[in-house]
Amino acid sequence: MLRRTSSEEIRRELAARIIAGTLAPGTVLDESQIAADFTVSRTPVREALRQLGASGLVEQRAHARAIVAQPGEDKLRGMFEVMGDLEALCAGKAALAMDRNERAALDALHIEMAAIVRDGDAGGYAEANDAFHGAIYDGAHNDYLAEITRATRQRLSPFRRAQFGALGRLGRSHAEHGAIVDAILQGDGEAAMQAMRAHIAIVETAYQDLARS
Amino acid sequence: MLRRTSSEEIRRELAARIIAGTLAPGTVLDESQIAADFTVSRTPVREALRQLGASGLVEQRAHARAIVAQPGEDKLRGMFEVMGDLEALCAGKAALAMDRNERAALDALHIEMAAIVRDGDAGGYAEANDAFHGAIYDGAHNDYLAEITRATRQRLSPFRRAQFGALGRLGRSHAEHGAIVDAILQGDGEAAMQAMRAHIAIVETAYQDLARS
DNA sequence: GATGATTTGTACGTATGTATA
DNA sequence: ATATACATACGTACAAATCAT
Repeated sequence: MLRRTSSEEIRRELAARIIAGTLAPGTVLDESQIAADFTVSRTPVREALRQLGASGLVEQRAHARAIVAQPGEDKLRGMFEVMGDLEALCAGKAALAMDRNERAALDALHIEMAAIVRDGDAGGYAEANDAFHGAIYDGAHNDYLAEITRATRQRLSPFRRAQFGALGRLGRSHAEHGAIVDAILQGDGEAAMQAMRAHIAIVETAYQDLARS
Repeated sequence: MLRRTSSEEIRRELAARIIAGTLAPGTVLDESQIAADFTVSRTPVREALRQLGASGLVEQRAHARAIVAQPGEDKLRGMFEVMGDLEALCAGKAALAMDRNERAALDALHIEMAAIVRDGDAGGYAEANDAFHGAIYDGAHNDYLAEITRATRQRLSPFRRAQFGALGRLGRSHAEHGAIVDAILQGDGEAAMQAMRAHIAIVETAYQDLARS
């Protein structure tokens, strides 16, 4: 959007920290402090915070300090539910819209991930998993759908940490991916939606376990 | 979000004008001019524009003037497609989640709209139509879904003008609403999704007619 | 609940990059 | 294509509201 400006760099960096969990939900975001950290005035910091507020990563009230967004239980539950619906939509459309190269790339990535599972590399799997889902978002050939799906994923990411920590979850995730890939390669949109929905349900369960701990 | 501040008032007002079509897509938004119009300095204007940029109503490039968002044909087509999917999702969930009062209110509104159709009051129908769809968004009992559906509707509204202008479209819209209401009242989520999808397809057709003129 | 300290909100000036002749 | 005019990006100062004691 805005490149090569302080406010854009600050926005990107703060967003990255929120998504990565370095800035936990509820953390106070002090304009002056952030300005000092980045060695700039408060002006670009304020503009970055406004953008983050509009995109939902930050909560702002008039005259009060901003905090990293911390949606309540109900809102979070709703967001996870919608995340599943959006992913299923992407998968369904991707099954119909992907071209030969995209299908081949998705299949190849899925096969590569089998090796990662064998090594039990949870970090590597998490990264490849992002690429896998991203390939499906893009494969739907609908920029707006990909945009809101990624935005939802970003807003949820602070609450999905350690989803691949538990042993055995890697293997189950990869098996679910297999069903999704099969449906997409066969061009069966309905099956792809169903397989993706089942896959995402596992992730949500993982969150609920986390929330109760 | 931010109440009782200049930047918030300016944001609301600019958003309203963009949604209403007073500020057409592609219109240049000059900070100094807007500041003069609202009798404030450029600072709150800049912050309002940042928020509008993040929410997609305005396009911004570094060091260049902002313009009212004007998505290309492809993006617009994708947005209309997703709008249908989101509305269908809302309808499907509403069929399962609405309580007695909500179902009764939706039914009552639909009956009121029959009278508006008889009078041929296109403006009144447009207004009631917003309420009708809004009731379904809320009826899904998922705040996040309602939020992104309304945001999508807002971003599309500059491109949906005059959809009820053509005679006969009012009657057809109302008949489609009837199928949606029936499915929701019966608690049939699948039927509600299908009925909503068919209804929205009409709107998209109306847009495509418009785009070619 | 009141009050002082802190933080946000707005105005304005200058520098830098963009757009137009 | 170059230069001039112009709009945006950022810094600083002060007013107004919050928060912490």
